[in-house]
Amino acid sequence: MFGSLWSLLVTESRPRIIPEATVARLAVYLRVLAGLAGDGCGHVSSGELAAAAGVNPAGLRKDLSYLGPCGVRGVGYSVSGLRERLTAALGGERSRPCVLVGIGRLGAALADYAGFASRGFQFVGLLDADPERVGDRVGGCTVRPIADLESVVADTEAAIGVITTPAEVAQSVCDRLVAAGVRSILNFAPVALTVPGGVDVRKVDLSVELQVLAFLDQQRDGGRPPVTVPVPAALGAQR
Amino acid sequence: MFGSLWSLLVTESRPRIIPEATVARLAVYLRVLAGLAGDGCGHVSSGELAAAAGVNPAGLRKDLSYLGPCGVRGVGYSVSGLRERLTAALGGERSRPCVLVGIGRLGAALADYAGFASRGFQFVGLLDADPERVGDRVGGCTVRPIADLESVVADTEAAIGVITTPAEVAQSVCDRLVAAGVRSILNFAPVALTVPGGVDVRKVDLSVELQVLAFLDQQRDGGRPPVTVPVPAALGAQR
DNA sequence: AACCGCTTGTGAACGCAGGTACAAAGTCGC
DNA sequence: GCGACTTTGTACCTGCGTTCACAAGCGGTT
Repeated sequence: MFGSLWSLLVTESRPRIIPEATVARLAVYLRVLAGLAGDGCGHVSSGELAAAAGVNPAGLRKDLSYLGPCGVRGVGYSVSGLRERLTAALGGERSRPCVLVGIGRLGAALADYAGFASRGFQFVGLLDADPERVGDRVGGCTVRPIADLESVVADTEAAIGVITTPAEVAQSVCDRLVAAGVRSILNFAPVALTVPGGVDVRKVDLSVELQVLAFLDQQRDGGRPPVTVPVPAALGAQR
Repeated sequence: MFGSLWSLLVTESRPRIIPEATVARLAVYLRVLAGLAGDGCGHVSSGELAAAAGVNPAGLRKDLSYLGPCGVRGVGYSVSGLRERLTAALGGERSRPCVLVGIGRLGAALADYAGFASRGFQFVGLLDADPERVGDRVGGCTVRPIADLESVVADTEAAIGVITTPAEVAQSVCDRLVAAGVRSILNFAPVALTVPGGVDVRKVDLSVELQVLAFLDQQRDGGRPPVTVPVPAALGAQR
């Protein structure tokens, strides 16, 4: 509807609108490139990159085309050039302050996960409701009481909030984060958060992942014979 | 290939083939229902469930329709009845043995995450390459050396493998799991695993999630107004 | 017993993502 | 300098997922 009109206006100034699925893959490409940069190779073809990233070569080229032409025909993509292009598209290399609420086992694991820091995500605030945990040092940061949420967000200008609390309190924590100015939330609690417009939420639901695998597993070998496999003649998959 | 032939046979006995996206949501509905079962209410409407799960009511009804008619028109869905239906569809309540490779902070967090056990997923094998960690007890299970991988999988008949190792060794661990008989893998390592046909892999990439949020954040405030928000009159919904 | 309102279940349209195939373009070899 | 090969970038198509809208069905009420 307005999409076509929009693109007319935007095509020149801004490259294009990038689908969210593509953005997620761009991040993957960037990491693959980081591994490749160590090697001497100065160029990669879409086929090589796609194989390393586990996607279709044509899809990869389409993804990259959202950034405008960034390869050389007949040669491939410059590793360093593409890295710069991707980092720029994904928001630069500037350090992005994050606050993490709920320092349980999962929260602690995320707090000192090296993969975040290397991509510019830095946890500048760790918050927990349990007085026992307050004062602990996790991943180079000290756990503070949940009451400090608003001041921590304000002081650090954190734009991203990560919620690893129990499900019951996730919504209230979310509300406080949003009120404090956080506009991007990564939610590990198994609830659907409701947020006002202009706030982005991404949900990671670990038990759902396992449940999907269990379903696929069950679906694969049908009725799952109770003891040993009798192989009852033909009919293959009964249910 | 055989898919079409399959559906021909199955169409009558079993409703249909269930899309993977739907399966993921069914798991969510099941958890929401578990919370509702505590309350006295015997019935829920699609609207209530959808609101709690954060989805569209019509989509929820379509999802449930894959299980055949399971609601009563004019009333809604029986909470207990729907729970049974969903648990059956998702593979019953039987305990599903899982092995977890890589007992770092993240692995340890997953190993004693209560949300898994309550849904029937039980970690019967914890494996790590670090001799320092071998022998530790995490979540009611003892960490064993990675060399025991094959025997652990064989003894416990584990059907699901979870990989929380560093990226460099994830593929070799994956290969060994598959060779040992594991056919469902949940991968937290930031690499694309290649597996033979008949094996399902689901990937959880935490830094990609953050990176997508960072992109949306940057995209939202475009040129990033340096100091205060000007609020440029109308323009209503920007995106 | 019949009506009314509410809720389910489903058919159709829309939009989006992924895959295929081909044309444009640039480099390497001769 | 020219031709052939390689690789990108893109247009088209197909299939999936999601949403809208409506008919069918059931309970409560009079």
